[in-house]
Amino acid sequence: MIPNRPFRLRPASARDKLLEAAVRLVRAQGFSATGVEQLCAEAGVTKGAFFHHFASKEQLGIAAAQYWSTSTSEFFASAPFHHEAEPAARVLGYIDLRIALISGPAESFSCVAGTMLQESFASSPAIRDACAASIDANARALENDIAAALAPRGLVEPAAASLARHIQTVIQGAFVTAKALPPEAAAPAARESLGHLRRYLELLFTKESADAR
Amino acid sequence: MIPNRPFRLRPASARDKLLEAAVRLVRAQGFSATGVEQLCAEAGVTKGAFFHHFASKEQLGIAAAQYWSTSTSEFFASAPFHHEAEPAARVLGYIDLRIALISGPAESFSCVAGTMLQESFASSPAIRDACAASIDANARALENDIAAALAPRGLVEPAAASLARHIQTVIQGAFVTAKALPPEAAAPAARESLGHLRRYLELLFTKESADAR
DNA sequence: TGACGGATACCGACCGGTTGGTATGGTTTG
DNA sequence: CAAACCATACCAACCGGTCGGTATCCGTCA
Repeated sequence: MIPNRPFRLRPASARDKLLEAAVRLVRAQGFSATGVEQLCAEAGVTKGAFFHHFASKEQLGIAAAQYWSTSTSEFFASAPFHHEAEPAARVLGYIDLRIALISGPAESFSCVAGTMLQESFASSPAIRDACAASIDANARALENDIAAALAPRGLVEPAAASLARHIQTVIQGAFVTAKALPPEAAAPAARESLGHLRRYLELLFTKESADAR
Repeated sequence: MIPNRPFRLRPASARDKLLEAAVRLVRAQGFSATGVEQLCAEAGVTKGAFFHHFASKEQLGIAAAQYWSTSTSEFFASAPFHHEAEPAARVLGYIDLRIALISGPAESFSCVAGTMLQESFASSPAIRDACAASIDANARALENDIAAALAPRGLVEPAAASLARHIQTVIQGAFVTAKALPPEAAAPAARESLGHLRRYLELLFTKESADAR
């Protein structure tokens, strides 16, 4: 059985190449500013291939958001910070990893989901939902560790879910404001904001059971 | 002098009406998704008027960003929180005001500069710079109060400028992630993130001179 | 084994509507 | 009157999407 499956080294179907191209171009230019022909050129594919795999540009947008979501989820799920013993260390390890991932110009570390979300939250509910799911997944992946880190301190006010969403909020905000700076200054500024976020978490985690408000 | 200036109630030159329309539509749909004709329709003006006042759609984008920048700057400059005695109270007063401004659906409280920045930071340097100037102005307006609030605590690590930018980062991030939620949940979630930011500032301002790291 | 067939993947010329932009003429205002 | 202001008609380019056609793989059956 299973006859000689030939070497399919980098077959990289047109579909995959288009999704990769979409990630690059959307990061740099946004979704609606990126044309179908430009997508094809970047992917080294023709328009025929595009509409063979995607019924419309919007469908590609949805697929790109899902592709992005699974890629990033798998990456963070398999990151080493999960092996930390203390929940608080795992949360801070996540932040440190995100900080470490920020380098180069803004378009090389920004988030596809956040970018597309902002553009199409009114024009395309389907894309909007796909992007929202991506961000939501990132937040949910942190909830348990955050709850475990907060519980022994007797903190009740910052709920774990709320704090998890706040972390994603700061990350998204860092990507936005980074785009306001010259390329060399973008990454350092984004890292600095995540540093503030890290300090906030440290303060929360090390605080005694006084309980906020 | 000053002859009988007739009641110019809502003369609202076509230019102003177009800028107002741009603010509304860009907030809801983004810049490149908003067409010139749609802009004119929203403003109750024809295309002739549009291109009489603006040489191109991009020029309108620049003007809209500047219009937004001066509007918001003036608004915050004249806000009552400046009369607080303590610098820390002024900073927290700013945050409280921003929280109070968040209500309704996302498109009614989001930031024009942040939205346009994300779309056009690659395609149009001119728009990008105008948006960046707006965000930068908001950050700079806080620097003095932040520095004054930090100094007596003996804190050196979170520089005032860095913290001022971080505040804008969280605000922008809150606008982005708010768009991932259903309209009723958008404003509460955004307020919650600013609440986390407020708590961070409180912790910084009330900390003894131990100095972070 | 090789001829057939159908399914999948892909190509690239073409189309029709939309869009940013223009030309021109009329109206208001100082 | 002249200049600023605005309306209407129009245009050329672009862009998402279509369509007929080709290439290649794979299972089937004689």
